[in-house]
Amino acid sequence: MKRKKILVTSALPYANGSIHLGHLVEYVQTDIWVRFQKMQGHECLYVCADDTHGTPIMLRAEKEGISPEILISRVWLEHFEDFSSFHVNFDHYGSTNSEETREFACAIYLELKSQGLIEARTIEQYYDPVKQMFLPDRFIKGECPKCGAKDQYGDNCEVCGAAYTPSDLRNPYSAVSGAKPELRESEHYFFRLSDERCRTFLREWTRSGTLQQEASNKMQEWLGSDLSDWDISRDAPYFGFEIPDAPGKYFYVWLDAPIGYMGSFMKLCKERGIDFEEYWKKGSETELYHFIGKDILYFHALFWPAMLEHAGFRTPTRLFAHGFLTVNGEKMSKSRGTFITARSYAEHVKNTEYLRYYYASKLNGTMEDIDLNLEDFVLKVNSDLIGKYINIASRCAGFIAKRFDGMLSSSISRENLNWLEKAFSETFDEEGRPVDRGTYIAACYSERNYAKAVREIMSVADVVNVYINDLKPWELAKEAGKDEKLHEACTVFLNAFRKLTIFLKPVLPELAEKVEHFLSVHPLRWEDLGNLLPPGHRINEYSHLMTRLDAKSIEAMVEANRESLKPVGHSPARHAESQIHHQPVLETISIDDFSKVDLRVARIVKAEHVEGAEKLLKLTLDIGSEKRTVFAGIKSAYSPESLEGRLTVMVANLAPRKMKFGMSEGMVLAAGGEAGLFILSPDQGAVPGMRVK
RNA sequence: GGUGAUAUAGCUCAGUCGGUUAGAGCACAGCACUCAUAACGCUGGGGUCGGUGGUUCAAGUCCACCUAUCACCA
Repeated sequence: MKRKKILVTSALPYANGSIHLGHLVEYVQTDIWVRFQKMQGHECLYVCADDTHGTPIMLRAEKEGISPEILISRVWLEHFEDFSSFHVNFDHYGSTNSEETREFACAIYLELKSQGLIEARTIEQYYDPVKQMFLPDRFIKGECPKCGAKDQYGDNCEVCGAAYTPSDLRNPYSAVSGAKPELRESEHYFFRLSDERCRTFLREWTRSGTLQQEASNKMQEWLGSDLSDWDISRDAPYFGFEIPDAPGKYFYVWLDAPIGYMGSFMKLCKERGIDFEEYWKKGSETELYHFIGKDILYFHALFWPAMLEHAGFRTPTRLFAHGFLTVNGEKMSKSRGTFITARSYAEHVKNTEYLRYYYASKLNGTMEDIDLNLEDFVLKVNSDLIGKYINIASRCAGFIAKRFDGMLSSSISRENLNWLEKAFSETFDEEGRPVDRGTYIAACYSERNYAKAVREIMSVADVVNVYINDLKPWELAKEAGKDEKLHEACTVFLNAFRKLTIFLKPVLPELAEKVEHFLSVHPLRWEDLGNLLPPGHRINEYSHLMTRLDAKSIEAMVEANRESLKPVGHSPARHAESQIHHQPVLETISIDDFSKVDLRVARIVKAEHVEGAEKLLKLTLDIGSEKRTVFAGIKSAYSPESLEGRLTVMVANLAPRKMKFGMSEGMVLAAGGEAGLFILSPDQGAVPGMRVK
């Protein structure tokens, strides 16, 4: 086989926030793929880096009273350790805040500029006069221009779903200082994506097999309408790279993030004497793959290839987009304890390969979300890995040690060789044609359909266990004169175990190492499927390779991650121009102001879906003296059944409001944030109609 | 609101070009075994394939609409 040269990346995690199980889907997916390619004998290099720039980093460092550089170096170490603990094995893990990335960012910018693809334009943007800085959209809050809901972000309303720009907000305030922002003019630099050269190139590129089918469909949507130019500059103060010949202007974090792939790779090249050009020059014959989440497809399938193309570099061979992680079928939630950090998993569960295996058993190479069902996780890991796979070694290791002094038999009968051949080589492809099992599994890995590979591997483990039952080594052990048969049987099973280990090695690298030690063999490669353990080979004493996963450790982990009190910590967002900060307390009001609000305990007597409404539930509330109909934007957090009968608190004297679906006669109180949405409940004893004061 | 996806057994998922009685693993029940850190084997129950219409000799599969879930809308 031709030895390929492959460069692989995972998206850069943002240096504001910890690595959590959602991030790990991507890194585990990539790492498995890279390990598989390496086992195949290809030269496969895996680079990644922390994404370190932008307003959120700057503000967080300030809040902690340290420099951004100190903050990002601390987070870098934390991230790196987290990845290591999950056996994510980068060839180089860098930082976008590096000289190499700066040089590439500047060089690419200057080349685009010389091509006439950069344009300066004056725009109006909100400015925080107290903090003396321009505010990203997500740092401006105010009242929704459509429905009047308070404390909505600058881009869309979480209550009515309307989309708008920050200048549409009523009574806007800065989420940083609470000050009223002013509109100010500033000159920004734009990457002219609307240029005919970019459009022509992207139409072609996105259809040339570089994207998954679903991703390609998605791109057609974006490419169908006109592409607008991309704002790539931000004003000081900003933590990032200053734009050449534009003092006080910085590259937007999303410009230098993908360039960080190049910067990180350059570091690796310097370390190992690799030829950078060979991988990145236009027309390169090496392969370049980016693993990304579907949320950042936009950046990687439009801006990034257009930048590379017009700056004179090669474009990616393929983009591999994956879906998000849900836990127990729902979005990860801090209040439910399912927002689980990598560190917390490692502390509670210890064995990180369980999760690698579980993810592998779910990942199929599409953009569909995958679900981590915690109950299923425990059952699957225990039955597949311990019950089926490890059990094979455990079932015969004792005989080899006790009866044969750790030596394998010196020969294997034709019948048993045939069995091995059949079990490991014969399977059928989608069209029902016979194919080689190793080749089939390799193809599954290569297509990133690990779920299919795992199913196939486990079906072989089933076949092996049945054969052990057929040969009955425990009976052979009791019968006189059957020593040789017993010896041979166990040798066959251990050979089967070794082959299964080769299949699983990309997913379970640490376990594979333990097996290599147990069997006393060199690191297993894919081509070792073609041979057997040497006759008469001596193996090491068996010590249990993997213990069962105790559901209690999962419970403890969930409990430790549950935040009953609400402080909003780090947002999951990878790029935190979308991060949230604590809202400042609003201006002081008098007791009289407050007493104008008539809050009542209410019983939800009926809750129903509203046809055509995405976020609303129609509630019928009993407040003792009367019944009220209220439309509440809580559909995302509550099912109607879960609400009926329970008590809550409502604003009883709110002016009725006509909505698309009918009149809303009040409002139920709910707390909301990144962690979810929570309606209030009175303590026991309260009855409908009581006034809340 | 627009767009892209998803919906199959209690759970997690396969299901090829439309083609016999819809599959697997786990869970559950029964049997059996005792080599294996209770693991393995055999047998079994369990499904209106989200809903409604349509195309077709034939629909889990194709089409339309609806519902629910997820995401994106720079």
